[in-house]
Amino acid sequence: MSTGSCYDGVVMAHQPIGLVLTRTSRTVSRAFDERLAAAGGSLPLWLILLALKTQTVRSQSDLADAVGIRGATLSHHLGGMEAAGLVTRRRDPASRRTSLVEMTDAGTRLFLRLREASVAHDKRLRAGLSDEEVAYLATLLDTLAFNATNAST
Amino acid sequence: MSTGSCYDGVVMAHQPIGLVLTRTSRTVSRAFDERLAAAGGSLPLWLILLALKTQTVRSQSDLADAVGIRGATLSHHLGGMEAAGLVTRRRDPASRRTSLVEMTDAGTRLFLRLREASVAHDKRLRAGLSDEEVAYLATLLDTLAFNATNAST
DNA sequence: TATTGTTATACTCTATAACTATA
DNA sequence: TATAGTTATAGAGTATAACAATA
Repeated sequence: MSTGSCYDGVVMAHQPIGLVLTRTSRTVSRAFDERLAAAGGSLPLWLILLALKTQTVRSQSDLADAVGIRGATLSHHLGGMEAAGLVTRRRDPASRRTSLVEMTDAGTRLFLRLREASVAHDKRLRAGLSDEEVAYLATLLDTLAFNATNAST
Repeated sequence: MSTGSCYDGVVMAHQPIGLVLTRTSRTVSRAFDERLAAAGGSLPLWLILLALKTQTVRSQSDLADAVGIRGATLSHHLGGMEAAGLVTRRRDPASRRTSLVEMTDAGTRLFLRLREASVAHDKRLRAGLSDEEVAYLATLLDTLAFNATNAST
């Protein structure tokens, strides 16, 4: 499918890169969601557990920032995760306003399953691509993310 | 941020490419959504209007496939679009089961505004990248999309 | 019977606004 | 007053299942 024809007067030899990214991401995310769901999780759960495991998170605000969602949205997810026994929340004795989120054993087990799904997903994605190509792709994507939030126009 | 440390025993020098793609897409999509909303639209609306304008769509099923959503989901959007006067639906005289979706003048005007937003978005995304780099990026993304749905593992 | 599309319903993710508790 | 987090509510997008109309 070519959309070039609709962009009258605009030099657009190929598909707009934003559209390609949107479509790719939609397809890839859907496949990833299915894998995460099969492993008993979801994308927000995976991102939250990953942030808890790999970052030194000082507060829920930090955690929300790390995941890229609002504090209220994080509360929503953490509520479900706490009810499911995946994390515990307790008030920081040093400052009872902030709460300390910790992974339970069950949370760790889910994390490991989701990590496995994530690794498998990634291995699959890399098929036919060299490490150099994947690394280059990552830098190009970083540039897009930067441009989306910082570039002028 | 490096997540390499959490992938014990897995050779993963850099971030998983799936995660990079997820984060990039989230950031870029959010920026695009804002632009489309400012122009009076949304991503599904844009994709539907784009498909109507650039493809020879024979039925709503075709249109849904082109956009990548279910028929019922498309009905949902078309309902709103018809109520907003952006499209009309009439039964195909040749086969009264299928319906013909057509853009109204108002729909065309919205299409043009969204196209403008899309072009601006794309121009912004390309900042600092050569045409060759963008083209290469597109082929890499195509590979990922293919791998997500076809590659074995 | 099979197909095209619609309607009813519900789920997930996200958000804003109002609120509580703490500093 | 300002900050950390929660709760209430809502909205967008998507989906499945049941349905109606047509072939």
